[in-house]
Amino acid sequence: MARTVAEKADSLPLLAEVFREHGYEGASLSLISQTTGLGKGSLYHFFPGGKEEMMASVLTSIDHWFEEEIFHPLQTSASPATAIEAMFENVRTYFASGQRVCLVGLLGLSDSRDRFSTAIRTYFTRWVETLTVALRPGCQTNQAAREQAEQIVAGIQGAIVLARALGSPDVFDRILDEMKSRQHAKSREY
Amino acid sequence: MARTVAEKADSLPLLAEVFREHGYEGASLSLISQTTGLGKGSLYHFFPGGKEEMMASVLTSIDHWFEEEIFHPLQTSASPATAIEAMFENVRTYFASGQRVCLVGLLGLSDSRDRFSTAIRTYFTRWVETLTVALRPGCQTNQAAREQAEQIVAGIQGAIVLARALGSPDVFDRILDEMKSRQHAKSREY
DNA sequence: TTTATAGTTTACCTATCAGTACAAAATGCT
DNA sequence: AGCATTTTGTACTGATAGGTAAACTATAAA
Repeated sequence: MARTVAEKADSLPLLAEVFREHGYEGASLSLISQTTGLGKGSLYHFFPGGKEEMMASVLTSIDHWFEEEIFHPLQTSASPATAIEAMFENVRTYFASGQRVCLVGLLGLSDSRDRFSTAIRTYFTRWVETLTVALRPGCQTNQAAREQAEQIVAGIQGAIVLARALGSPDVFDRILDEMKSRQHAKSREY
Repeated sequence: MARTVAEKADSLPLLAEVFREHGYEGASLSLISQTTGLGKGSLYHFFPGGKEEMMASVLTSIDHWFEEEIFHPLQTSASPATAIEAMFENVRTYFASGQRVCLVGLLGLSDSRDRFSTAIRTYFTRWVETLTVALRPGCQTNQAAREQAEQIVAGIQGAIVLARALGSPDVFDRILDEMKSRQHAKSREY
């Protein structure tokens, strides 16, 4: 029983990577099988719900990661400005400077978005919300903080799109640096 | 002969819409056939290269649209600031406040990006380049103008991702307004 | 009115898709 | 050891994928 959970958990990162690289529809079961090293029998043993359950599990694991590494710090840090800087660096590493796609963002653009719409919505809602909390002290109004948060989250997603399209991690890094320094300047007004 | 060209041209917008909504892989031939009203035989008569040629034709037509409506004005306008504002409004309408996906951006994230990599790269390179030209007068250095251009193009793409994920055109409009007003403030420094 | 061409319909091809069934193995427990 | 459960490999299903072939219709110039 313990081994089951362990192997299922082990396969999640690989599963996530396949979905990131090929999308939901593009990730065929044979591709998944070959990437994870698990035969069809095993895959359907661990994920009786098939491909949809695989993706759902991946989304849950992504959610956990962001909750721990990004959202929680943003909400509870004694120094919001530092938490925001940490977020930028965390994100830069996580997305490999735009060489790694944001699976949730991709899913939102794709054909199968309706199937996972709540997970997608939750992910971005939570990101904007927690970032708003962290930005609040440096802003005049709640609304201003919220708009800045939207701007930043969109900036990150756009940086991924642009860097991927141009095949240039440098572009990603420049955009993130720009946003970071703008934030830094803002926090010094206080 | 004239009718052939006409009907092929007529089907391009429909074709583009199918690809936008379902992506390259998700747009099956039966879906394409049903959307355009053209049978498989007709489709392969107009596009002997199959699905790939259909997408290539769509990309070319998108390229033409952007060249005329966005890139050319940015490069030649007597008043760059006005051209930039016009770009924002054109883009807002074109992407229907984020309810319509950017096919090129989506393609860049997707599985089939390698197949159209040059078209994708050209599209974004050209956008950043021409926007840089328009931003140049309001910036200290060429590099600064270029970074601002990257920031804006990424911002637009990210606004699409975010607005789509949240199902909220308002978010798209707010992000565009923010970028527009930031640009406006900058141009008044002169 | 004949004839070449443009366009369309229909049937068919092979490959692959997600998913299922189930027996053969491993594995863990006593 | 023997037994029960978990885990896997294999072979299958029906549906659909992209693409092909050829017979057919419509058009319009010679």
